[in-house]
Amino acid sequence: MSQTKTNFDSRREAFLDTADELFIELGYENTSIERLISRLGVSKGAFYHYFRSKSDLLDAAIYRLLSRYEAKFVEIVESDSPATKKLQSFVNSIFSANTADRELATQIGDLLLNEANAVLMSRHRYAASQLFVPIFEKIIVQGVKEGEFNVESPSRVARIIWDIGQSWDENAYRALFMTEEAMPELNTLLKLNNSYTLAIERVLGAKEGCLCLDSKLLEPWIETAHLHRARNKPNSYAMEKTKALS
Amino acid sequence: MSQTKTNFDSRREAFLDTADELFIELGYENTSIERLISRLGVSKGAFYHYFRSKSDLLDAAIYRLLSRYEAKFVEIVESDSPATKKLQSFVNSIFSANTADRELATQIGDLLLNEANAVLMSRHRYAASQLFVPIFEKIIVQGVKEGEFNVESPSRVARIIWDIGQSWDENAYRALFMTEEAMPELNTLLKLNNSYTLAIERVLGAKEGCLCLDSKLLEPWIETAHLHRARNKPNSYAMEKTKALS
DNA sequence: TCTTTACATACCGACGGTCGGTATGTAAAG
DNA sequence: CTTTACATACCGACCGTCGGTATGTAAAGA
Repeated sequence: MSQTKTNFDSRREAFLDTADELFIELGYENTSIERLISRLGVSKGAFYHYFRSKSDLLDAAIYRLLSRYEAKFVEIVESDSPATKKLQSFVNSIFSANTADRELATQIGDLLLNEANAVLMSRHRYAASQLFVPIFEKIIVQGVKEGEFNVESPSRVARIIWDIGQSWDENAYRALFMTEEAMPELNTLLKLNNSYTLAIERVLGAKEGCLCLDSKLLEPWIETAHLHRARNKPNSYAMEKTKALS
Repeated sequence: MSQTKTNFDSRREAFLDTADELFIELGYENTSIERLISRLGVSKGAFYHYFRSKSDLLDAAIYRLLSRYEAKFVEIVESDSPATKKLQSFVNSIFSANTADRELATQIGDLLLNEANAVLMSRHRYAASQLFVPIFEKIIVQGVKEGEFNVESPSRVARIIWDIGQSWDENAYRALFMTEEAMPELNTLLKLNNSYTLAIERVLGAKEGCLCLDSKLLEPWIETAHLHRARNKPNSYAMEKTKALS
């Protein structure tokens, strides 16, 4: 029983691994079931044995992706630090990534900004907020108790801060990797981050500068961005979009 | 020449009118060209005479939608009022809608939150921000000159404020119209709006309360929401999503 | 001035190919 | 003898293409 269950799960993982590859390469919409199974060398029946639909595959992929991050964030929240420190850790943990993680992050970024992943993105946004906003709320409640934050509704502010964070992500990614933007410079990125940290501090009613970022963490991202730009063709979706409303 | 051009445009408008209907009824992805042309009583050739692709139709529909709003917002920005007043007008103009406009807004809301419109939504978000962020920036620059706002980078803050506004929209819509949420009460909506106006004031470095909202404008929305909920079936997309990560 | 030629516009409907999904197997494992 | 783990064949919906036609309309020639 548990043996078969394990086998079942590991076969599913194999599908998910290949799906991740293809979603990054082609985008969710452009990834056909046929292509997926042909890369795996299995039949359509096999796929529909493990997944009820293409949409089910997407949900599983998103769930797996989010699970990987959840543990890390819960760990920060349940640690024994002041709220401001937790917030700092949270933000820094996003920027402090080794080379491999940065590669992965650029891929996920590509994935989220590719129009062929609009459905993926929408589900991911929703699921991520469901998962992380309550975690954020805990930090805020703690910060208010400690007298560092000043908000009247932690839950609503958590939502707002989270959405500011989404905006931050998106704009940092655009500045770094979108080929229409000018080649990214450290200074640009620093200013962008300062704007966002300041905004978040203000919304939290926290002391200015309390959410300080280690600026040394940004330098490797510039490198990664230059590599990424050299390697990739212009993002055809973005090109198309800028033309769309001409 | 100009005659034929006019005819061409008016024929296109007819396609767009029907497309709007169908996008609201079924969603973009579920609207097939066949269905569109059968409702219009024309052939496929006719459609592809006026539009290069289904995607082209979507762009045209979005462009038309945004154009309708642009004029109104430009008018506010170019009026002769202090920046805080302009911001108030901007926000109030969204909430002060007559019955028909509220109907339209709920439809657009349905449209934006329906997964079958994920691509539509992603393009709409992008195009809207391209259009409106620069307008917002002007207000902020003015507010800084008038000593009412305190920001170091109007352009970046404009982007942040705009994204907070997107978050506001989405959450207000959810509170009002998503059937999983509790039946909307005036007080809930008031609190939500206060949280967002406060957040925006803080990010702008403006005086607390300067972005005051006319709370009387909210009451009709509650009514519209109750009507909408009575009329519509549960939003199947949202239901699906909540199950997705069970 | 009248007609013919040449080309543009507006539209028709059949068809190809792709894709998500289903129905029906079947061989091995338990 | 049933359940699991696949394989194969097929369906229907869909987008976009293509060869065609009907209706102009503007310029060239008689």
